[in-house]
Amino acid sequence: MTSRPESARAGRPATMSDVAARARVSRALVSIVFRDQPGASQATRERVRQAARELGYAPDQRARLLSRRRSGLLGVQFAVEHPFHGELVEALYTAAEARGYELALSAVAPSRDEERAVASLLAYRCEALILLGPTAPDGRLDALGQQVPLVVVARNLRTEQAEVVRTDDEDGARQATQHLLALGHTRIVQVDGGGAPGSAERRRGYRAAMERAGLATQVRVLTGGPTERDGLDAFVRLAAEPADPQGPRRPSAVVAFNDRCALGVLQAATQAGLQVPTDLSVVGYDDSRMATLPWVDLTTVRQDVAELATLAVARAVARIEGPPGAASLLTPPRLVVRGSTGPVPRPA
Amino acid sequence: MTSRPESARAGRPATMSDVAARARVSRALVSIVFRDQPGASQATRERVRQAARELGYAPDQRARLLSRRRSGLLGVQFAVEHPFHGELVEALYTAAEARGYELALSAVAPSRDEERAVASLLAYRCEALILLGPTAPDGRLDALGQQVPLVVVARNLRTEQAEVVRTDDEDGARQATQHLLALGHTRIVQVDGGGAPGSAERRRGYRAAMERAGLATQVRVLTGGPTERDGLDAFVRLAAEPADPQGPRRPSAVVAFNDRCALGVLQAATQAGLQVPTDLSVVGYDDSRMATLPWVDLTTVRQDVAELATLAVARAVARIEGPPGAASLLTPPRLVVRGSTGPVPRPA
DNA sequence: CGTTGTGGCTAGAGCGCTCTAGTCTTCCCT
DNA sequence: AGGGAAGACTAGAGCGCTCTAGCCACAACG
Repeated sequence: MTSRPESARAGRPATMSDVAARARVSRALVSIVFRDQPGASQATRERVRQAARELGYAPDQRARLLSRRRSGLLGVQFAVEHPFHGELVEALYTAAEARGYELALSAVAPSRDEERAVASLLAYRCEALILLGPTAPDGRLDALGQQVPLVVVARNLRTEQAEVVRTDDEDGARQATQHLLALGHTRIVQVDGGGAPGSAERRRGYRAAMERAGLATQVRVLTGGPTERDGLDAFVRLAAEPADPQGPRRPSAVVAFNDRCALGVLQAATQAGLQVPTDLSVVGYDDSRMATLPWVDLTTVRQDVAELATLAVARAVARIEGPPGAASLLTPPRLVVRGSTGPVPRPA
Repeated sequence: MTSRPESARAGRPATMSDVAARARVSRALVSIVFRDQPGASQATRERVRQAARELGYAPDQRARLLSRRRSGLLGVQFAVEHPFHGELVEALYTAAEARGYELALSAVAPSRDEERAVASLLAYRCEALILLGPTAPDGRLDALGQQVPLVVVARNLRTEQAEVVRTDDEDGARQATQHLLALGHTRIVQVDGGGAPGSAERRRGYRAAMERAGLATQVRVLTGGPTERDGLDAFVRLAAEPADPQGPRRPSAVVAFNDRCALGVLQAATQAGLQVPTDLSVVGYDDSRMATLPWVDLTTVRQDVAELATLAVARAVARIEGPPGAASLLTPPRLVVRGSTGPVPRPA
């Protein structure tokens, strides 16, 4: 960055004309130099850059975007409250840069809904939109996809109008369940994500693993959600059920929708006097920072953030440059085994 | 948002001219209507809006910014990994909107340093920069402040070149310490933030409270940091000290730099077999989401995010509109008492 | 010697808006 | 009837860039 403009020239920042005048060349030449285009001698380039430095000049992005045939912008919608989105944003920056695009960020927050976020991105004439875990209805996304090249990340969507990039959640849930099965568990319940993106897939994965193990009758899905509260409530409800001597015994393992949900389950279990993993094994999803904390030490399923970001940008670019050939790309998840899972407890 | 452009007019989005033509008015009129300026009859407004709707028109922000005398943009630099920044960003959106400004977001991440984030903001010709907890050296911020109206949030900085908006951390730490004193604790140690912004202030607050209570000799600050690891390590080190029969007994309470640090302390204490708050009281700082989790239930100090955001925007606007009259604004923090603090344990 | 490149450079027309300085009505007040 | 004044609307000049066309000087080629 320029460190200090020598001439604050009437308060306004220096323009290309200022640089051109000082370097005694045309404005076009300055443009050529700053875009690293052929058409200027080495000596002139140096002269222009020097003049720019002296004036503290940096090209005006607004003008640049306006006059360029293409804006070179990728609009990213993310939820400010979601650490996972934060990781994605970072990875998107590097992925976009590698392909010569810039990112325009627009946050979603309780007080700022997706419509507003998208409208603002569209107003900047982004060439494509990358939405992280959007909650808008399918129809809305479909319509949006007709308007602008669209990539939906971490959410399933069946449409020709958008690219979908997500982790293979079904596989992830399957891996989590199989891990528990391998430890000898049979009474495994799932606390699902309610209406959160990915819920249906993770339910399917859990169910598939159970059925494959011949435990179809043991399948049990509790309604949960993406927050600690959801996990806690679900487990409290479970624990409150009257113990039926003839009925099935209490579950020995829980597959939670995500790490936050798993934390809620852990809390409820602890309050109910259960030891983890001695009395109960718990698996989360996301491998968030909290999962790695020593006293949480949660077995979980890791999504490949860098891969998701790279794919998202690649698909966005493909949609921008080529005809809309919608694809749905799945990234493989990876089980991370930690201390919250252990062998099935012996019946007392 | 417009739901579906009736005419995708050669692939390119509709412009003001398209709308003007369709509504049979001049471009200027369309501009007036979209800026909600006086100078158009009610009937015409409706006609223009209708035409725009039919064309799926939305003003091009790039052109808007360029031609407007002022960009109306507030550039915000935030760290993608920091939940606290997320909260601030949300609050900034509403605060900025209330004063007629828009936000331009630029993220800082391990792979994207502050220089890049700032450069990108500057390229958009933001009228002011709001930096959330910047880690750049004072000199750099000072220089930046000479270049553009600058507001530094949640970081202390002694300069005329920038506005500083932060929580009164000294007071916060004082409140935390006084709370423990009121509960009867005397052996209170602080695990500080190492070099993190706010460390010095919080140390002062702790020290002041102790001295005021006549416990100057009991003051003890352990080097910590802003992460769980830091808190954990600090407490482990403390616990590892040989018990000196003549020396002071073990502390009965800890004032941690922030919630993450406090969590580390909690972890270490639990592993050492201590019950919280029976054997040890712990206070955090930030009132983060984790502090509110039932099984953490951390007594902590809450920063007024909305107030910080409002002040930050107000100061930014003041700097933009008026002469640089640098101010350093302190927001009062508030102690939130939860379950991690209790009366001083009776000597066994 | 004319022709054809070619490297280095410039003129000038946009990009899609905003905004100042009008013009043209119509209405109101003496 | 004349003289504003207000309201509705338009022309056109920017804003700071990019980019196409084209100019000029010089070299290489036949």
